[in-house]
Amino acid sequence: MKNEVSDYSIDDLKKDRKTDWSGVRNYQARNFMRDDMSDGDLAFFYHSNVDPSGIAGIMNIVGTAKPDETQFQKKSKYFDEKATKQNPRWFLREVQFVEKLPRLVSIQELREISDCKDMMILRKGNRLSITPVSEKEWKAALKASKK
DNA sequence: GCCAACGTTGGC
DNA sequence: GCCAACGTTGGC
Repeated sequence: MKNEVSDYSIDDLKKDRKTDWSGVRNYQARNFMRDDMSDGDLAFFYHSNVDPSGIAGIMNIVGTAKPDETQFQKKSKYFDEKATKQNPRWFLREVQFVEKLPRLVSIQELREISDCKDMMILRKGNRLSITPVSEKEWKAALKASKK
């Protein structure tokens, strides 16, 4: 799960312990988040738009997918006039802080790990903020953070 | 700050 | 329903 550091970082989550992962406004990313996650799943917190960008920490998915309330808030930059309470368009997950990695695993490093080379986040032109990670990829990336 | 990639919008 | 124009993302 990717976020701009200047907006919200792993350190913010460490402080807050829990947060709603709101503001996802891409259908594919929404589907991954709404349909392919389960209560208790682990997720990487990826820092984007920073030097270096990469995996900064681990979090825990809490509960089920819920409507993202910002879609109903006229003043929010995430407001969506076509979304209704009866038929919400955008969803979020609550996430809980698990740990900050001992060391950030940068995108350059990820590209060099053979077990991670197929990660969706590494694909050229990828802009999805939520992407799946396989068990193999998870283990290899985590191992790299402990080197 | 540049720009490739790609999602979205809207005229037709 | 096509597709040009436009906007956004995010690595570099």
